[in-house]
Amino acid sequence: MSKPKLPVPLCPAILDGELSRAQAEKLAALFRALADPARVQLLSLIAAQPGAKACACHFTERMALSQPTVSHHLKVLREAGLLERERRGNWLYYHVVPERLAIVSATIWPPTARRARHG
Amino acid sequence: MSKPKLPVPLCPAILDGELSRAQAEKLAALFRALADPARVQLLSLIAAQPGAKACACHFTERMALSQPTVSHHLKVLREAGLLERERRGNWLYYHVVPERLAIVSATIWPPTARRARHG
DNA sequence: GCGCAATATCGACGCACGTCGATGCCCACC
DNA sequence: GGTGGGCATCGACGTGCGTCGATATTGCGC
Repeated sequence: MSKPKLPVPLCPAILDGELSRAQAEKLAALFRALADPARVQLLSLIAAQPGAKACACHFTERMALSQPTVSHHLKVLREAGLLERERRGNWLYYHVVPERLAIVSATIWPPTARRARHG
Repeated sequence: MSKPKLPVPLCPAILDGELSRAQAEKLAALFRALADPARVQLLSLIAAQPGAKACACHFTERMALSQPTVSHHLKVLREAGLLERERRGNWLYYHVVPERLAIVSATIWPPTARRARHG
């Protein structure tokens, strides 16, 4: 009951009509999670690990950021549904949630968007 | 010479390997342009107009924002390459740049990403 | 249960950004 | 060429957020 990670779109695609204020806020919140270079780099770093998982200790040294700062960014990404973590002993392993990224991608440029071109 | 709007990707996809700091900053800058509800709503509003174009005067009343604020958001979207404008007499008509949105979408979730799934 | 190691949380600081009123610029019209 | 309207720019204010050091929490091993 605590894992609402269904791949259900949060709102219509941007180009598929006028978005309500609430829909725009949901979308913007997701974009805001991606609006920091450190977080984008973290995502790519995690995705590049074998098995697409990585323990948090690995990031601090690679990113030239303090441990609290990395922890903060991981939390933001996790709260946006882009990241999940699991405990393995003392370490926490993070992995990307591809369904979530796919949703964001489709909201920006869905397959149905091509028919909406107006030249 | 002043319109570098070629549909060339700005960096590899997020999940296609470790992004450099510079690549992550380019991407984050693009996401930051989309990280405000007003700007997301503006995009959908412009795209929903007939011909996907609209004069700026139309937005101020619809968005409950002052005219300078709307102008500011339009500038941010334009500098991100997501919007372009053309003058028609006294009015400025804005239109979305679909190629730019397609690039952002593909960077988040490219067609090649599906093969990178690790279960 | 005690110490250690990995990570999260807290409080504070500084900067970036959204917002607005006032003002300037550009174009059409007379 | 003077006037009016549409839009951009400027300056200022308040808030949000990235960053860090210090501290708390959690789990492992002895």
